[in-house]
Amino acid sequence: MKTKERIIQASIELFNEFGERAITTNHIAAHLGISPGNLYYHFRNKEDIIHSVFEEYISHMETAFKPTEGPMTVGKLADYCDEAFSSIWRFRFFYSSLPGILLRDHTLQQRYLNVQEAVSGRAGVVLKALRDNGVIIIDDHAIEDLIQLIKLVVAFWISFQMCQSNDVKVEVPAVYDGVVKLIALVKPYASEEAREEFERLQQNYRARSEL
Amino acid sequence: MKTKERIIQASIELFNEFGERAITTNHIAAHLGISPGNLYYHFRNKEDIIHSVFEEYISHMETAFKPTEGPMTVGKLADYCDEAFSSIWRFRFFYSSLPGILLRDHTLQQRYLNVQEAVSGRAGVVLKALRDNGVIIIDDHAIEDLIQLIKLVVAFWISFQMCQSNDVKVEVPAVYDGVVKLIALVKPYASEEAREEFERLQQNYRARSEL
Amino acid sequence: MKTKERIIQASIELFNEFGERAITTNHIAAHLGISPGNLYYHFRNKEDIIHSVFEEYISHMETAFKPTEGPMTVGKLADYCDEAFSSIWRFRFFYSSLPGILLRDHTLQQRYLNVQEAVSGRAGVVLKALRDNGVIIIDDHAIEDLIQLIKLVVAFWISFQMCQSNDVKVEVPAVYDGVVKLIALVKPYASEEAREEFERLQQNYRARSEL
Amino acid sequence: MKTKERIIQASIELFNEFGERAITTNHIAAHLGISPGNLYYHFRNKEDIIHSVFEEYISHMETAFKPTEGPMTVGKLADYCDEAFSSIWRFRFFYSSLPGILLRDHTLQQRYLNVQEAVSGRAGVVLKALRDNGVIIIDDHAIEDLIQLIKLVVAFWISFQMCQSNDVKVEVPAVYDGVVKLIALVKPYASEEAREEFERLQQNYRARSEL
DNA sequence: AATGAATGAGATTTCATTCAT
DNA sequence: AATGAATGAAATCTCATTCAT
Repeated sequence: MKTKERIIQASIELFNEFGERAITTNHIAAHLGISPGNLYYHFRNKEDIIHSVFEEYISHMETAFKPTEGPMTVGKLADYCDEAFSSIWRFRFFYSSLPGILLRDHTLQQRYLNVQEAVSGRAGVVLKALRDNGVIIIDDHAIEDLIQLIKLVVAFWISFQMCQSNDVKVEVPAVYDGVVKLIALVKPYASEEAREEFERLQQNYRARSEL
Repeated sequence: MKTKERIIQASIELFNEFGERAITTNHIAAHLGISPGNLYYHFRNKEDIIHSVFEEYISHMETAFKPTEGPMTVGKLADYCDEAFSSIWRFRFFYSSLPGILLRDHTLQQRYLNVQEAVSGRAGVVLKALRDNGVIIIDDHAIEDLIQLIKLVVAFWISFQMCQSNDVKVEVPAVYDGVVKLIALVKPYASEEAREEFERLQQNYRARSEL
Repeated sequence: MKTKERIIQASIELFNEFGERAITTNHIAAHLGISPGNLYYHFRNKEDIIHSVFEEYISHMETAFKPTEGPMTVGKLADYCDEAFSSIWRFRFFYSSLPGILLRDHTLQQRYLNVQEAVSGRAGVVLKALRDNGVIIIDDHAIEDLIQLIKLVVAFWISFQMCQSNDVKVEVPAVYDGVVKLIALVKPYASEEAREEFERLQQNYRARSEL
Repeated sequence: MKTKERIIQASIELFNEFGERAITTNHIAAHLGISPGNLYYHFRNKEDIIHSVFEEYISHMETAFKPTEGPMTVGKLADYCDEAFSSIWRFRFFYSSLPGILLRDHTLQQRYLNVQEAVSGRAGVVLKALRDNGVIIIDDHAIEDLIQLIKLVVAFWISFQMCQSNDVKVEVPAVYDGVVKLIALVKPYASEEAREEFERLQQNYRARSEL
């Protein structure tokens, strides 16, 4: 792997473990066993590194959430959840530092807003498809609230976990617990016929979260 | 007001407006027109200030969420929401800095966990009382998930707002929108008879959030 | 002397001896036996120090070149020269770094232009008074060129000296030689009656410059 | 053109535009589209580049100021001025960085002194020839002062211009204005018969300086 | 000749904290 | 209680220079 790429990956790791603010450019360089000067040969400054990390986040999001063909089912919803959480897991530092990062970088703020817009749109499409297929029963107003709640849970579940446990490190099972909560958000709107399936799906993730 | 108290209040204000990491002890002293030396006469260090702020947060929580007498109604639930959001509003910096702060201060981490435990307990009591009074229909499993979701929304609504808008400052109406989402979380569990009332309550907050 | 003032004076000394670009904030602090942090307690940054030095230069100029009463004579011209050169001597670093400093600091550039404007104005007044008193014979066009030449000699005499000698340090006598050259600029315009006096004045400075 | 030569030419251009201190070896390499390593293949270090630039300056001076045949006239003086200013224009960065460069490089300092010596000698020859031809009337003492003044104006006119205007870039007309001032230095010594010619010459350059 | 990644010293600046008064 | 000058560690960043290829 090229040094530039190694810097990005190391940054993600370190940011995830210690938080973005706590990690200095010197930390990153030392972690990789390279000189600070070399780091600045590849990136203009720390912001520049964060931007690159953000680019990677964007691609992740875009590949993860491309619309799929065929009828919308509870199973597909689960796939979406899976994707969402793998993104979050990989960039969990990002979510727990979001306000700080976006506050001081307006370029990122704007790009993030655009991504969020897209995500909201797709979530709306998915939920309406579920409704049209009789999987959930829900009015338009409630859909809007639900979209927002889903986004909030996705964005801050990890932060929430970090605050709830005395383990500094959040582990993968905690992420599955997030999926359980996501399903819990939608389940009350399940139609008679679909309820069973929601239940099964949730049990599935709950089991994985308790390993 | 004593200097010590003034330092705490000024810190809360400044942390709320600019974020905890961005505010130095010198900023706080300058804001109050006192010397940095004097600040360190009253507090051992910056962490010590944050601890005091945290104490205040704890008392807020404790007075806000003490159990009330009489039967549990939707109206009382609304009161709880009101209290929750006034807490959040007053200490909003805290919520958007929670992971960072708790990560580097294990004493606070522990105290926060205790508070959360208590909050979860009370929320459980409230929800079960609502169920016993026939206001909501919900099984025990779902209650547990719901409690977690409520806590997550309460803790990170402000952060979520900060990330969603390009306004740096989050204003009071945005907080009311959070109450709307909180009610949206519980509403799907409403009994036939209570649904109307949930609707009215939500409309009420929605109106206030759109000012 | 207060630390702030000591920093300014030390900066002038060091800048004069080694050039402004070669002197770092660490050098200044080390020279004074204070910590770099302390230096930054008194000044926001290096630019800020240079600004303060510039302020001192401005006051020097203003007190040195205030118009005097009574008829204009060759003797008074000599006084003016004296003043000019004491300014230059004290801030000689400044003159030999002028293009560099003004290039990167537009505030200083503007202030410098204003001072130069004032200096040109006064020089014009003095030269015209000398003409009115029959000391020199010169037309208006030539006066304008002469003013520019005088300013150039004043501003760059030290730089010129630094380039002409293999001594790194320019000493006081070299400055007197500058006065000799200044007088040489005006002397060819001397009237029959005044010539003698110019000659005497120049001899006077030439003697001092050869010590 | 060979790479080595291209480096020298690019350095002169960049130094002229941004000042020697502001231009790093990386800037030069990037400007030429070559690697920093390649630059260091051709030159031991930055100083080495400056030395080469200096060599070029020396040759310029030597070809420009070689003594000409035939009687010395005001026209020839003008030619000399022309040459002087084309040198200055081409190496203008050099003049405005002279004190800094010579201060830290004693080899250059010495070579510069030798060149100056030669220039002074030739200027003396020219002025004396002008005197012998009855173009100017001037005593030996005044000639020495005049030589120094001419050298000062030549060396620092560009720097002076850079300090006098808020334009960062000095343009060619400003250089012509320098020739006007050079002539103004000699004109007062003009003989009755030559005065007219000086006047014409100066007008000529003044016109060009005002374009 | 040339590349370009890498180095390392050092410059500027920040900030929590101390300490004499 | 309070002042405010002072400290020192560390963070960000720059740049001349080297070196393996």
